[in-house]
Amino acid sequence: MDESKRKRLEANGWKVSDTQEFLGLTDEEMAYIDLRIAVKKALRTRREAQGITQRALANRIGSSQSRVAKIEAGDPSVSLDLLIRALLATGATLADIADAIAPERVQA
Amino acid sequence: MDESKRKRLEANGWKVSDTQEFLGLTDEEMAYIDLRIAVKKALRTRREAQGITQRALANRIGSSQSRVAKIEAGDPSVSLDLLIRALLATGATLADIADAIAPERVQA
DNA sequence: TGCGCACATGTCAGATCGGACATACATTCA
DNA sequence: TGAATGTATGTCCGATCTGACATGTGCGCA
Repeated sequence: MDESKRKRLEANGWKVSDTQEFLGLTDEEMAYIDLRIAVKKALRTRREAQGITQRALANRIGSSQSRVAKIEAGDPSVSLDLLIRALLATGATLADIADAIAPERVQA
Repeated sequence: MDESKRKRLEANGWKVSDTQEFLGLTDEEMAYIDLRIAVKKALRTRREAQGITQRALANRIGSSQSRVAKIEAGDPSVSLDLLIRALLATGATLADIADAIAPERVQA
């Protein structure tokens, strides 16, 4: 069993108690999870760099502090839509997002 | 700006550069729309490059032909979640996505 | 010790999304 | 012309997501 995969799943809020379900994950599903993790990490990094509270960020996107907490925690109840919109609300550009999800890449 | 109105406009094929000036979209809303457009275009490009029908792609992601059509049309009923999952189903990597949403970037 | 602030967690009603289906449109081919 | 194939559009309703709220945890400070 791939331990690093399990830890990555659990880190993003996925329950990995069912071995069969875990083994059934495809590369695409793993990429999707990696994407979510990259975005949520970038969000927290950017928010803290700006010295903004979860409450302040919540106000920017018309949401609540608790939901911002769930976003940053990678709660499964949070969609990629909301993750991305929150990241954009920190002033991130599409280039910033690209850099966050594929960090081995550099500016042209 | 009202979210549902924005999505309707996007679905109706408004040219983004015109929309911002005319309707006063914020930079974040612009970036979000640009992101969706970039992903849906990349999806169609990749699917056609592989010679796969909408029906075949739909089968891959456990969906229907009609929904794939809506994805590629940028229908407002389609979330960014589904857009991304469909793109990943064409075999796209996170690097491919990064390249699609920030095309001015190059490989490291 | 208690207070205030930031963040985390659980719940829920209403809003949005998604697969499925029917059907229409477009193109190709015989 | 008609059949086959691929794509587009509209609708339904069960499933998922969301903002809001309540409440809990952790930490610094006086």
